[in-house]
Parts: sequence; C-alpha cells; structure tokens
Amino acid sequence: MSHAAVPHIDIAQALRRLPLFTEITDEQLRMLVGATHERDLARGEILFQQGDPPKGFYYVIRGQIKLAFASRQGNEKVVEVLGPSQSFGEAVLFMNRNYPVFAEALADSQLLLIDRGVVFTLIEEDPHFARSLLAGMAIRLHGMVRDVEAYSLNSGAQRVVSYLMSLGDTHSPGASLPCTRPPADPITVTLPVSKHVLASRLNLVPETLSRIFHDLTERGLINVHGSEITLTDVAGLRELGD
Amino acid sequence: MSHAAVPHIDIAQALRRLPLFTEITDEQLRMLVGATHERDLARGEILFQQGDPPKGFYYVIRGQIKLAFASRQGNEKVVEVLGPSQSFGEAVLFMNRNYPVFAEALADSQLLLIDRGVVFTLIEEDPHFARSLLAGMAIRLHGMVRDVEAYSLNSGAQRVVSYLMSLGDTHSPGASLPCTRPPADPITVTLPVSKHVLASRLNLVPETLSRIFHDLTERGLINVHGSEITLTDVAGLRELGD
DNA sequence: ATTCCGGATTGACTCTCGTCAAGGAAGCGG
DNA sequence: CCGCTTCCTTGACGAGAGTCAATCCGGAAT
Repeated sequence: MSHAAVPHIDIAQALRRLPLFTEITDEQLRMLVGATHERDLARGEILFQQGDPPKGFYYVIRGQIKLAFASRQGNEKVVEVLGPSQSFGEAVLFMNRNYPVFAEALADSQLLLIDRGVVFTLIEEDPHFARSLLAGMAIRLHGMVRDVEAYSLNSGAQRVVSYLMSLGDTHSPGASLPCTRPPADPITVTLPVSKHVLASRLNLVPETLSRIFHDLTERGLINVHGSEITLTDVAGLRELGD
Repeated sequence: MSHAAVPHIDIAQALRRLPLFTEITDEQLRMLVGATHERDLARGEILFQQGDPPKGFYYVIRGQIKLAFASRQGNEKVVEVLGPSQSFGEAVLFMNRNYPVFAEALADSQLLLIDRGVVFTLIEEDPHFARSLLAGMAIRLHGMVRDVEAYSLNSGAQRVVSYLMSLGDTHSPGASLPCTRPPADPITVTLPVSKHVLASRLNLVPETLSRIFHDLTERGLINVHGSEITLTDVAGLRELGD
C-alpha cells in the first residue's frame, strides 16, 4: 500500500486511445468497458502460464511484458517483448487451444484484459473491427515469418546488427516518414530490455551476445556503455547485416 | 496439349468444398466465382516471387506448393509445404506489404486464386466469414510459433522425431478422434516431400537429415526404405522427441 | 542392359555457438 | 565502507550441425 501510487485508469479513455478501438461507436465502447478489466503486475509476476486457457486478450498500458516458452530442461526462449499500447493474445482466442507461451512482467506493468466474449460480439456487428483485428494478426504473423527467416538464414552477429539497426530506424528520425535510412552516422540507441532477455529474443545465450558486442566494438562499428549503444559506422553495419 | 488431361474445374463446386466457404450464401458464392481464377502450374514453376505484390489468396486444389525464402548467398529455407484444400497468402492481403516468401510448385498443381477485393467485400457483409478467416490465420500463427519453439529449443533429431510422430498421428488412426496417441507400435508413414525439402523445412541440410535417419535406424527406432518410414518403437521415439 | 541423372548417402573437416566455470562491475541496503 | 545480489563479461572447452567432395542408388530414357 505504501508503494508508489498506482493510479487506476479511466478504462474508457484508455480503450479509445488504442489502435483497435479508435473507430468504434460510443455504444460499443460502453459495452467494451463492461467487458474490460484492469490488471496490475509487479516486475517478475506471471500473467499466464504456458497451457492456461485464454480469458481474453491483453493491452499493455504501462510497463513491459515478455512472451516466452520454456522446455522442461529449463531452457527458455523469449518470443516477443511488448510495450505500451501493444496488444497480445488475440490469436489464441480463435482456436480451441491454450496459450503456447507464458507471459511475465519485465517491469511493474498495467494491463487491460478484454474478455473474449465481447471480441466475438464486436466482430458480429462491426466489420471494421474485424478488419483491424485481421490486420493486427497479419502483422504479427509477418513478424514471426521474419523471425524464422532471421533464425534460419542469418548468423548471430547478423541478427544482432539487424536488431540494432531497427532500433536506430524507429528511434532517431521521424519514425513515420516514408523516407527510411538517412545515413546519419553516429546514432545512439538504448536497449529496451536487459541483455539477458535480448539474447534470448535473438536466439542466443548471453555469453554469445556479449562476445558479439565485443567483436563489433573491436571492429569499430559500435560503442557499448551499459544499455546505451552508439552505432558509429552505420554503413559498415548495414553491409554486415545484409 | 498432348499431356495428361488437365480437367478444368467447376469453380463453384470447388469453392463450396473449401473450409472457408462452406457456409456462405448462394449469392455470395456467385460473387466469389466471379472473382476466382484457376491457376495451373507445372512442377518447378514459380507462382510468385519474394517481393511480389499480392493479388489475392490461393487455394490448393491439386498438387503441392512450397513457400520459402532465399538469401542472396543462395541458401533457401522452406517455411511451409501446402497440399490440397489448404490455403495460403491471406495474411499479406491485410498489410501494405509484398510477399515475404516465394511460392513454387513441387508437383504439377491446380490452384484457385481468390481476388483480394472480394475478400474485403465478404468481410463487410458476413461476420461468419470474418471469423473463419481469423481462425485460419490464428492457426497459421500458432504453427509459426510452434516452429520457432522447435527451432529454438529442440535439436535436429528431436525436430525430425516430432515430424515423424505428427505424420503418424494424422495418418493412421481416425484423425479426428479426441483420443490422440494410441501407442500402436509399428506405424509406417510416407514422407509427402523429398528429403531435400523436408530437411529445409526442419532447418537442416540434407546431409544432416540423412545422418539423423541413419542414427535413428541404428538405435532400432525406425526403418527407412526410400520415402517409406516405419516407426518401430514409438515409445522410444516419444521419449526422445519429448 | 546400359547410360545418365538427380537425389541421397557417407566421410573428413570446420566452425559457429553453447556449456561450464570463474571472475568483474554496478547498484543497494545496512 | 562492506557485503550482497544481479547482471554482465571473459576464458577454455566441446558438441552439434554445416561444408565440401566423393560415391552410391534407383528410376527413366535409349
């Protein structure tokens, strides 16, 4: 109770801000509010386990959620890390399956849980909502395909470089400009997750990630200070990442 | 012209048989027929290239289609192999992207191309169709997640065993029974693709796949005769595949 | 049968990356 | 300032899987 204030949220307003719900009617919004619950997690808390049945899908309001699976040998593989205004768990609602991954808070987090029932109702009465949902799942699927491509065709170093470049792209310039790739050389990015988690996300062990950073540094391509990484030679990185 | 007869297809009937369209109205079916084109491919022909803009989505009527990406170093990774009454290419319709993979016929094939426009029309007017589409994409996404899990957490041999077991499951008993895993021991399965393609699908090179088969044979778990593989010790395989 | 050819197999070698174990470095509470 | 934890780094080593090259096998055409 004595923790930092956990300001509860105006659910209606929060929902309105979310990409999926920008265009629904006020009446639909009321229905949605009735079917939405706030969920607060402390860092390290588990939201759901691999194998749990889905109750709905989630929106991240604040904090950071990691999706991962674990083998019984104790190995763990991070599939995705989600931040504010990103959603997850929609797809599993449309199958008679349980979660193939577990979800854990990487930081104190605030989520919205949208009940599965209301999703189906909205699909019935609002084709635009259905289209948005389809678009979201398509993007997610595309992301997985890209990941598979990277795991299969690229080396560890290449995956790291690609990741750094993608951080550079979205961070520094106006991210919405159609003109990507201004070759402005010295870009500094901040890793949004610990190196341990990043390594797993990139299908590496922390030791290997560390060595790759070391190697890239020696070649004069990057500089690492904690989670701040400066890309000193973007051209060189690009031809490596390919 | 002198080839084996390529019997053209009653598109309406064919569409009716497909999972996505079992419940649409007759009027919708007429519209669909008007927006559907037959496409015939010879073995080895390319349906679309990585980077092509999508015209619609495809249904396999006859034959076999492989989806894969290629790196400029010439490496190739098979993402999926699709057979009759399976569809592909829906997801990319909902993004402003081009195909992330290319599609090639592994055998002489007959496809239906459903124009993208009619898909959006159907979503507008038929929530049930939208739901089916979502379900299909969810299944595909789930499949990709499973693949990533396998690539990340399992060894090559484990992936091979899992694949063989999945072939055994769907083939031999009534596939729709809720009771999976009857431990009936000597099951013979037929590889639906060449070992070269299978290897790539499992993220292996052909040599490694060959060695894995050899090793499993030596341990008395399977017998290999060409593309016929007999699972002689399902229990042993299961504890390996885990 | 004989030849040819693509796919499959085998062997020898290499290399990337994971494993195991031992340090650092940075933050935090006492 | 000290000890503690947590995260990261570094080193030595090994195992799994890829590469290259030679060979084998089976089916199709001649």
